[in-house]
Amino acid sequence: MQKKLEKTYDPHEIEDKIYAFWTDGGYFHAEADKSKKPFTIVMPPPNITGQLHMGHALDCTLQDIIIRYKRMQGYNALWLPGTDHASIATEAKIVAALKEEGLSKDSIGRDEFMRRAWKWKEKYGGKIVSQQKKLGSSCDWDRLRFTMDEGCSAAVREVFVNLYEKGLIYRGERMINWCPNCRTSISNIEVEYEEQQSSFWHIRYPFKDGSGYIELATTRPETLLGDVAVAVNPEDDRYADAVGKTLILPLVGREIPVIADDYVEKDFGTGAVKITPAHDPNDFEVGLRHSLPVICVMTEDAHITDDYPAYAGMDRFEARKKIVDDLEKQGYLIKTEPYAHNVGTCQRCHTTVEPRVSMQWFVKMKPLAEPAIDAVKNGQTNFIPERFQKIYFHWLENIQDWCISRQLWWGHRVPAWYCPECGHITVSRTDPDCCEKCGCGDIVQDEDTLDTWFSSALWPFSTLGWPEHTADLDCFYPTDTLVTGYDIIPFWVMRMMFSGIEQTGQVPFKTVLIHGLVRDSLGRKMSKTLGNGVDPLEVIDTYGADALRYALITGNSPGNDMRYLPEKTESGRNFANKLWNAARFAQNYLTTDRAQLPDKLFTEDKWILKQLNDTVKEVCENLDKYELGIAAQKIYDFIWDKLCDWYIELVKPRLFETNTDAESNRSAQSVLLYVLLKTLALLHPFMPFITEEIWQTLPHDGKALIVAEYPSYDPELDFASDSEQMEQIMALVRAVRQKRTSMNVPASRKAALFIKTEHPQTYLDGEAFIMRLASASQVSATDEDIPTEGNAVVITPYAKAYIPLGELIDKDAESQRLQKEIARYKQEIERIDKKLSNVNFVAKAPEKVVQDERDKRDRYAKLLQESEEVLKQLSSL
RNA sequence: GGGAGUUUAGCUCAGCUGGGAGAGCAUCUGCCUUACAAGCAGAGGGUCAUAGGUUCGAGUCCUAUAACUCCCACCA
Repeated sequence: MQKKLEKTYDPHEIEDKIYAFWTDGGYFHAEADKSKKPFTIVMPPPNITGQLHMGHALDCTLQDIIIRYKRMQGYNALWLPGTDHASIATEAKIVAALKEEGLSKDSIGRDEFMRRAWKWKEKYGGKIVSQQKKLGSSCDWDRLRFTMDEGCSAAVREVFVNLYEKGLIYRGERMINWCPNCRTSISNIEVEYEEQQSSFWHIRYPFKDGSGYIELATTRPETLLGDVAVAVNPEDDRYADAVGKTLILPLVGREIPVIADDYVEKDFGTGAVKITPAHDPNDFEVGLRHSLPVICVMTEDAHITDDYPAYAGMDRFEARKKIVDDLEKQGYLIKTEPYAHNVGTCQRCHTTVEPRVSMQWFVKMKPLAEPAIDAVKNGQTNFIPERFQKIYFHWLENIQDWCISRQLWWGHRVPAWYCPECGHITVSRTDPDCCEKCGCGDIVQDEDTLDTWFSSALWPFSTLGWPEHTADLDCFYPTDTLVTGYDIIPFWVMRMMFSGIEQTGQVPFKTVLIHGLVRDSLGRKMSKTLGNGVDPLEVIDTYGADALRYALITGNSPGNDMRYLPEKTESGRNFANKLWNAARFAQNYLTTDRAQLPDKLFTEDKWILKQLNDTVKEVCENLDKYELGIAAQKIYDFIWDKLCDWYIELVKPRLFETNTDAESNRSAQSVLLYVLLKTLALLHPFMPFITEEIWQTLPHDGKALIVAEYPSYDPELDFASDSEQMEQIMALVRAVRQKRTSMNVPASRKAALFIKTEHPQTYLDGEAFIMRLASASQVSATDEDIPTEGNAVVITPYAKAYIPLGELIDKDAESQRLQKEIARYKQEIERIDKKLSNVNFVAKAPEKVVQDERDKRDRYAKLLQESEEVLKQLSSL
């Protein structure tokens, strides 16, 4: 299937074609097979409402690199994809869509709502999947899962009942965070705090007996309607007499006591706090301690209830204004101070949350958290970078019970049924017909659904067939690596950990690879409101998926946020093109289909093979340590600097000469092909499309690069001394080029080159290279002195070369340059001498370090001596 | 209030377990050299935030300080 490559790399057609080639070949699919070592990644399921953004692109790229690497290493590699029903986010979208039609949840009813939600899921749920494919994600699409599919739902049901039976799930009336817009409870971690400018209102609460008043301050005057006490610190002398007395609540007229409680800080505000158990979590606790009533003054959507006619039906902020107004009119308002404080908002819609007492389901967290902490402490699961385990520990060690019920319809319905006769709650794995206690048949199921994260928490095993004992579960669980952003450690990683340990007895994954956020070029978070988001699909369209992948994983370190700069992708695109052209060049001269190394290797062959081999070794080490960016950078350097800038230039003479020396020509072809194929394999996990495409056009064994063997270090290819020779020639070439450039001599103007060296043969062997690469018209090398009159002199640590450019030399400029160099050499030698004369250094530093310094000194000394000589000659002219 | 991260070239950032700083982009010079101008060959540019300490040796380890960022808690 060989064919010619186009002049510039055009990712468009190729990427789609290659992706189809992979899926047609079934290369992404993994079967449970215990004869092969498994390697498993479960994909963090994106929301079905979601669009692919840069964060996903990064996340997917990291996972794809790892899974492709493992697959090529011969593992039974499974990357399991899926999507999340995202209850609250999806429900909000559907509610919004209904609203456009003039409908509401209540008007269409639960069944119709669910029908529409599923339709929505069918319509949009596949979108993100197709976007991920554009990136090149090699997941096993045959196994695509959904958090609300049958299997995942069965797992949710099993876990709920299991935890209920163990007493780890309970139902209770508690203070929870309520979003008046989403009209549901949300868990503590779904509350985001924002600093807001507000006021601190000082209000007087008069004593009933007319003996004055207590001044207190509040940021939420509207909750005054629900006040049931005023609290002071028991140690506070100012209020010692007041405790036990009765106050009249302004505007309402309710009689409320003054109580003493440690919760109140003497030094803050006025030292007196109004207590509203129904609308503040701290006040709720105080209320419990003092057996105070709980008076709720707001409806589910945060409007004042009908119990307060003056404010009934008013939104909480409207009521706030009116109440402050009324307090002022009636003389209760003492003063208003500007005040900045943090306000809790709903993660989803950023509406200010309202603390609210209500009946909810909770998971008791303490017993679950402890084994999850231990599993990381004893190394069963590791975080990369390690510092993120601190975040993990912090959350688990300070964990509160998890409110899991949501007053939503889209999600897993709470599997609890209530008996109207005896009040018993039947919690069951299968839908019950009657109350398990009294047999009453009129039981009704709980209306609520579960927090989305309850099902996500089971993802690593629910997707593999749990609670059934499937072959998949047996083979692929526990999974190996979880890749995700640090922002969802508490939402997801932590919950998967304790759920996995509790339900399967094993940690769900061995390694957690944490990455940072992708920010815009100014370092801001990408967001819809700012409109600064960069669409990965547009980037792919412009530069290609490989270029984007390259840009996302290089130039940043694990766990750190990164800025997305288009130039980075551009440089990735250029790199792809560079590789493309290297392959195109090779293809022009390849007549062989032999990728085995020939028996006779030339110096430059050995040099590139050693370079390749060293790169392979380092890249594998980096990949094993999840240092993907470093690995990619090393491959880039190898391809660009070593392969393209040097090796291809070095073998050109051999490739061009087909008649004079057929053997040399053939071996050059074989080595070039060998190196190219290895290089493509090495780069494949990072830039899968272009590497597969090129590989397919070159002679190769096997069907596809995606399943070819990943290169590994080969001690046979460690040609140290030949490499050294090559490096010496290269050093000379560089020095000559530098000299010529400094004298403004164009490459087209060839000149003879006389080399004086202790090893003339090295340079005579390299004659062809030197002629081509250093613009030499002829090359001679000797170990005898050469007359230098009128020549430009080039010095390397291994040789001295003369270029007869006569009058072209600018004597003054040359002399200046030499003096500058001499100064530098002197400085270096001085530095090294200082070091070497230090007895402690020679005695304590490792031998190799000392020897390196000595060698370095010798080299500089030689350079210095030569340069000084040249300078002398120059000035004697 | 607690914790974490960052501070390295003009810009964006690498730099693994300490052995004298790198890349991409940008800048300057010269090149259409039969793969690539998305390219080639060169060049310039850094008291590695500051102050101490450990060490023969510190961008790298320790302490303190400053600035910026983030997370958590939150006194009504």
